[in-house]
Amino acid sequence: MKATIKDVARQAGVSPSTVSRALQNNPRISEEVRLRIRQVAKALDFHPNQMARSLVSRKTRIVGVMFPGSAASSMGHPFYPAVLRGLGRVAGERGYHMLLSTGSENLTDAEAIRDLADSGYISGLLLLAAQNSPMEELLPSQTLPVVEIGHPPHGESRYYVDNDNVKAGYTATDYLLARGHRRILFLGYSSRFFVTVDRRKGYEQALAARGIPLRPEWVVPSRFLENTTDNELLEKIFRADNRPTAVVSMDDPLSIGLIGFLRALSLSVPQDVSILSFNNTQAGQYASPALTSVDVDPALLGVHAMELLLDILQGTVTAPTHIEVPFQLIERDSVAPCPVEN
Amino acid sequence: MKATIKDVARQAGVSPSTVSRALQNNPRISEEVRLRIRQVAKALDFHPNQMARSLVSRKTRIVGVMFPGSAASSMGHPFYPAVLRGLGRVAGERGYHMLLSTGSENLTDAEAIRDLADSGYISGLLLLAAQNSPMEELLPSQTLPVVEIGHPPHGESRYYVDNDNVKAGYTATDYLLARGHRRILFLGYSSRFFVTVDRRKGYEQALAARGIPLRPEWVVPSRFLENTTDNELLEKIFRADNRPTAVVSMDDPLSIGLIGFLRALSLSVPQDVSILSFNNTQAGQYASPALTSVDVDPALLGVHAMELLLDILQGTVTAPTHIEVPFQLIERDSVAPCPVEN
DNA sequence: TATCATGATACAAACGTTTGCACGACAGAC
DNA sequence: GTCTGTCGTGCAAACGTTTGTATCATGATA
Repeated sequence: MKATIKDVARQAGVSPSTVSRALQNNPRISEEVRLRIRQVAKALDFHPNQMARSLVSRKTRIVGVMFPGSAASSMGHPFYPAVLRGLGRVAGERGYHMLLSTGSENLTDAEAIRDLADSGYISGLLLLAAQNSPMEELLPSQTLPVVEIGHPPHGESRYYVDNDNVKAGYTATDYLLARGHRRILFLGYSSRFFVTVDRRKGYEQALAARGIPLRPEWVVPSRFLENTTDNELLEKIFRADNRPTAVVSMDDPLSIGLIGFLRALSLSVPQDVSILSFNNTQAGQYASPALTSVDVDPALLGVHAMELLLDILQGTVTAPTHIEVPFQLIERDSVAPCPVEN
Repeated sequence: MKATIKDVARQAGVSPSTVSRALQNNPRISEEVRLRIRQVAKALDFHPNQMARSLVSRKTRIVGVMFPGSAASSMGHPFYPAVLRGLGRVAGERGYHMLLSTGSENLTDAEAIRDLADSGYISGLLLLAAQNSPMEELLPSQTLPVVEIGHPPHGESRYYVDNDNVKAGYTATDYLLARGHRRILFLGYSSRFFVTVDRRKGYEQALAARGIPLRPEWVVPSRFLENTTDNELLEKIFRADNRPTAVVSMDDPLSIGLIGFLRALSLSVPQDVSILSFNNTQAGQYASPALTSVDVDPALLGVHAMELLLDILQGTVTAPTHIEVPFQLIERDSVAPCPVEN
């Protein structure tokens, strides 16, 4: 039988309310009594019953974590576990737990969120807003604090943490431009993923800054490798005379696939084509050539998101907040100076 | 303000206890009243307060999910998200939630488990027993139902689900033997991971069954690609005259690395060396050559594990149970008949 | 008609906390 | 020596359920 607060109270010779206050470090309790109570509590291996506690305080020490778009697919990418690790670290440190919702086949994201909120178990919600799903509408934000990772479409009045992906796209593109490349392809665009939308914006800005006209046909969608149509498209582009000399690729796995694809066309990386990748995964690190890749530090994203949410829950933060997490361009071997005259 | 059971009771003209029983489909409530109550509950968007419910019933609708060995690293592999997906699907269907513990840097696995158990939030625990950590000792199994995924060292009196990895190792090895290979290397062994221990056992049995002597130096550990020592070892093995003509590799990423490694030695797959891989990941599917790989169906592992745990919680299952999940050998392009006479 | 089972519902206690308020002791000010 | 303020502690109500037991019709039985 587990020890209750009454057991501790009896042992320590005080009332339950005093025990409760002592364990919460309420200043109304004298130092001496507090110490004695803590000692007894430890001796009895007392852990306050969270259910009872939550019942009256109307708060829990659990936050929901929602990975939209049937986490099934999403979780396959190392980005998500990394975010999760950041979240978990902070949660652990601050005595919180994470209730994970993996969007399932027979449930829409919105339903999953509602389910999570209605469960009554969570005090706040972390939302991976990778996709512009229609869930925006039915966020129970009125009643439940929500922090989003990745910026939402109408982020002005919200809590979220994100990289500056426009800047990242700009930086990546400019890195190639600075090495003489003028014919740069953008690989992995999807209007459903805000990160790619933003990075594309940066890509276009960087080109414009040097007066290089945009070729819309060189913004290639992401179903590459799973969709032969795209591959035919790509093949045509890279067989052409004035083919791209460099690629900004939205993801390491995509880049690795691209290397193999180019090799089949007798094009080698980086001699013929440079690749500037994103996400700096372990796979990219061990690829040959090792990928020059932008590290968006997903773990840090998680850390800041959880810290923000817990601050909100504890009342430290009240005004809508936006935290920007820095990225870093990691130089390896997949980018070389442009081999042709411009 | 959320509706409580009293609101429903008043609206329906009955007592709270009747509402409680009606919603639990207690047969003591007449059909007519039950229907009326359900209607009112729906109209008021009533959701029973889980805290209050748990406080008296001493049960929650949450199970803990623990990925040992600092999930940080582990979660990077697609195996774990896949398990998670299986777990999540069943949990969702049966109205349960998952509390995720990502072992953190400053916490041992054992501490993380204890933390999870002491939180009072969970009614059962799913444990990914991938490693033979010393946590075995302090499993709070007395008080908390535990289902393990992957078999524990002393599994006789436990609940767990697993593949038959001995058989899998045997099948994989025998597949190569049947194609004429006699010099087969085992790549990715680690005594810390039971799966590899078991598969090695199967590997040895398969060799023995054909009277082929085991070469201990051809059982190569797994830190390959992260550890140059291993690479030197491998290089020596593959430069030798009677080098292996085939490899049983414990993981797709490992196999992909191996392909590149062999290419650097001017050995091509599968012409010079066949590779039979494990885990059937997407990356392996898109590798060139596409990997012949054993699919251990991690999602199914998760499904069975969660079903078992929930059955235990609901009293359906009481005796220690072991569920075996079938595996499947997926044939692709990384295995060819042995090119040399034996 | 009185008695009894039967079925449906209500009553009230209990689960283990938190927290507003009351209380008593003690010190300093008058 | 009373009054007032401060400090430390206890009392009791409340949180929203579940569940054992009591209650009350109703119709069947004697």
